Amino acid sequence: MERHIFALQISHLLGESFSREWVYAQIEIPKQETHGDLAFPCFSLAKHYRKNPKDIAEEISQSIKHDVFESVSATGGFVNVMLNKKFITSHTLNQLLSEPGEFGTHSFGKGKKVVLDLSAPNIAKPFSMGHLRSTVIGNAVANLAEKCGYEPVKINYIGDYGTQFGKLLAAYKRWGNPSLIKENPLHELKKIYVKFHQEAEKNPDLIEEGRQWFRKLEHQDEEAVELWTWFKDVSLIEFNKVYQLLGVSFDLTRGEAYYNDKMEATIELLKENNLLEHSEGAEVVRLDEEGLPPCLIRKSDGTTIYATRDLTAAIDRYQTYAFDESLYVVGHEQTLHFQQIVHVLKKLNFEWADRIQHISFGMMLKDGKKMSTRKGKTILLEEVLKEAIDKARENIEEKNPQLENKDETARQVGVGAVIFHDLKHDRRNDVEFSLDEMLTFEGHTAPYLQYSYVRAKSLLEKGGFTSSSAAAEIDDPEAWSLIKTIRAYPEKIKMAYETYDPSTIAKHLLDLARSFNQYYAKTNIVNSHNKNEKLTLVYAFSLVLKDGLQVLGIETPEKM
RNA sequence: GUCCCAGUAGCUCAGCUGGAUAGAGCAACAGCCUUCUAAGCUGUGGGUCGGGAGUUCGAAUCUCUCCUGGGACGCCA
Repeated sequence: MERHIFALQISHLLGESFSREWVYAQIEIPKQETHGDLAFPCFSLAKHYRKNPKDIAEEISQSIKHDVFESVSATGGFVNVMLNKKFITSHTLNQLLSEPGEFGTHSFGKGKKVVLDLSAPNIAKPFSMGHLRSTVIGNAVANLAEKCGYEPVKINYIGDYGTQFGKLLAAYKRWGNPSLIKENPLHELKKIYVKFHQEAEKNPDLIEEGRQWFRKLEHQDEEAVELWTWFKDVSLIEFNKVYQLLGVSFDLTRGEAYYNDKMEATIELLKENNLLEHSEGAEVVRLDEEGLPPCLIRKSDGTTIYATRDLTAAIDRYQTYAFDESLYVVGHEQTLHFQQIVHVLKKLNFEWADRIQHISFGMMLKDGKKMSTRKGKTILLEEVLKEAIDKARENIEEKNPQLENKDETARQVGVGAVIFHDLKHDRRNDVEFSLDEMLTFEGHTAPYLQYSYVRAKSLLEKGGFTSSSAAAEIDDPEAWSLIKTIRAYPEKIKMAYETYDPSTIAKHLLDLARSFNQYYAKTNIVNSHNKNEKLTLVYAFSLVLKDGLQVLGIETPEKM
């Protein structure tokens, strides 16, 4: 609001040479708080007016006047504005308290549907740290979509098919031990899968054995299907444990195998459009015009490949949901694959192909290198979560032994720490895996945020605050930074969705909590003369922080 | 070899639609619990923003080039 007013007044002064949009975009928030709350740089105006930027800033600042501005000054070519703290404060708090559920929401997604492809673990492979990224980023993006008015549909597209299962079946036939697998399915299956790849280096025949098993599977061989079903069932049980811990649910969980009998139709469609070509014994769609390598549709042994399945799934998905956006939350190593999928769909004249976006993210690295399941270098998410929860439990015993619900709180804190550690990094960047860092509960962490929330709740309880006693007028210079951070929250939600990057929210919540903790440190709240006003602010803070954590998929204990 | 991404404090990272003195967290050191949960707060030290060139009134931010690391590049997903 204040920014629009500022832009409007400036553009009014400048006349038609500079649009209001341009002025608005120029406005920035000064790094130094002492400079002001908003600033407009006049340097680019200097050439047009053939005047010193300082003089221009001076002139503009003379004419800026509005109730939301406390003072206007010109320093070094900038027009700096201090906001009317009282006005902005009551405006912000009234807005938040009148409809707490609406704060931070937007309506630009109203009536639109966004389908998200997330998590997508491979059965018979353990749920690794890599899948954590897709799961928590996808979940947070879905929450952001909802806050922006969209209807999100979360789809967990389980990797339950492909040559790798041929390998697994071959490995099982050689070294599998049914009773051990029943005891600890993912661990055992991972073991024989890793062993397969180790042995295959010495004995390349194994690879062919794996292919044969996959072919059997594709031809509905009874033994192959039976084993495959078994592996699938035990894997899903394990995955659900992880999802329950993480607090993530899906609107649809579907395996790739679902598309087995639908892929021929896709291949037919490609043929009808004269897109399919034979090449080196395989069938491909050429993408030379797009400057991309060909998209492989059918392998030389006649079996299908993931591109075929993804194309089929995409078509099916549009028919089912008629989505406005279709987001694939998948690691950036698959960038080329999704480019190919989109272009093949375009060649099929599906106008909705452009609504598909690959929301790529960086990999979890170990010592700067990719973690590979095949080499057994994966780190199991379940183990990490367990350690985090144990650590949280230790902290509780040490810091607050009287706490009720210790187990529940430890779970919320431990799991929150792991999720936040992932989400605070820019989506696109690789993340160096560090158990120590994940188990840190100080500084830029979820426990820090949760602790800040708990502190706020404790104040509200001690001060006997109820939402009906809220007072939106507060005159406290120390509170200004906190109020501004609360006020910025809705804009951050919008930005986070537009860039599909939850880290925007993660970082903002850290700012928010820091502002609160600084306020907490230097202000007496419960025993002050204007206790109710201050508690209103504390309450507002707690609402926003909790909302933000919810968006990230992190729970907030009331006490810890 | 080609294409894509990254290189900022000892470590992990923000900042990148160009703007005023480059910021946090961790680690180190020094303080603060007779004010509300110290999982907190305050302060100190720590930087050729990978190197070089260019565009600009102004570059960590844009362009080019080189170096380094990572990823992708048809029968894995």
